[in-house]
Amino acid sequence: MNTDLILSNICKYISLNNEEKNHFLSLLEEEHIVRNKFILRQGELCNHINFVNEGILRAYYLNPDGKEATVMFAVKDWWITDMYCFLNGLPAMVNIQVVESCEILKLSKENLDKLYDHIPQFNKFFRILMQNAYCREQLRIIQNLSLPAIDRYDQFVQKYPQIANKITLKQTATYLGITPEFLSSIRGKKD
Amino acid sequence: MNTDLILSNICKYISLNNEEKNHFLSLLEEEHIVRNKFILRQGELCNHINFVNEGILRAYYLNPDGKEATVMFAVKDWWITDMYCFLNGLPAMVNIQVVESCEILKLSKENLDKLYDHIPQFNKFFRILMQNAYCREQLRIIQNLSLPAIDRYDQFVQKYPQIANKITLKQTATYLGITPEFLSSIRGKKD
DNA sequence: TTGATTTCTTAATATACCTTATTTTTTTTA
DNA sequence: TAAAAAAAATAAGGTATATTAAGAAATCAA
Repeated sequence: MNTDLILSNICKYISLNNEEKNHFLSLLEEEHIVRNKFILRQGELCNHINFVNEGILRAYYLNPDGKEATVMFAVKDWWITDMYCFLNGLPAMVNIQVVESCEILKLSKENLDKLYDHIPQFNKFFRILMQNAYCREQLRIIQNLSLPAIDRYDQFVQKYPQIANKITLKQTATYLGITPEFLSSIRGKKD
Repeated sequence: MNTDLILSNICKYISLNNEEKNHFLSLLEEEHIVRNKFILRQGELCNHINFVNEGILRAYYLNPDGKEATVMFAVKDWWITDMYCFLNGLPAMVNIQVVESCEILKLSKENLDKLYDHIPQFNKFFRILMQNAYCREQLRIIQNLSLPAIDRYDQFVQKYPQIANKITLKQTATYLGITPEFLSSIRGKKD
């Protein structure tokens, strides 16, 4: 199991001794999933939070009339899950799909709760993780409310070039909240 | 200082002994502010996180052409700040305005950091606070991306009736990301 | 390599939402 | 209580974005 990345991700914010590192690593499961498979589907119980060692994933909500809304992407060194349903043991509201074949490290809710008991420092780690996630989402809301589509597109490409280059037009459009046709026309006008 | 509400807010998630409670309370400053005043303005350093004992506040971003985007409201028993700027010691991106005269308890960044050192349990408390905030924002994004204005309005009224009843048309509209005129016409059609 | 499928582009028409302006209603102030 | 100010309603015309549909380009399967 490739553990360097996740350990350095965690040790950015907290310090662990070797025993703690090993205990933490013992709670993880590695999984490899190929493109277009799903690691979570709407309605299934969401039991894991996932760290991305390699590849790209996308979380999206599919509404009753078949329209998609992309909630987030995750690349190497990011965490992804349906947070609300993970925390509350509820059926997932979103699908998480593999955009580019990936290796993930999965941590179950059960093991996470054990981890908090065993190494309380992880409360600090996840506090910071949640702070960052919250601030990102808040900024996205401000932009969704105050910028037209073309500016949101520019911001997205500028902020996440490594994602923007690897996803389809349609995936980009559903992240921005516009149709693929309209995004195509925006791109066309930019030459 | 009225401390019942904030203590019960915290003790929903962690248990404190009397000494810890007193230490925590000693770090707070009480403030009363009347309607239409600001507790934070764009560009000022954002040094405090604020707990609402009474009243209503609104955080909004004012963009360069004078358009407002309401980021959040806070009522009794909620916390409010410009989280990103508070955490990073940066000039605020948003204004926080008093919608209904309020009593708040302010905790400075400096004191919060002391608190984490002194009572590490507060990492758990703020972890949970940030989790809830993140999940709320994520749900809001899904709704902004997938619902037309009229449905977002219905959801808002249904989810936050205590807020929706007390704020102006314009404040509601800038939360939903539409113009007051358009919200007015939505309301008109609902009779 | 070829056909089959998916993705992207283009364009015409349609609609949700915006802008501006005016009037009416409500709230604030004196 | 009246006057002034602010907020809300209404309406006409405009724009950003959606919808539908068709063809072009890219990707995939065999």
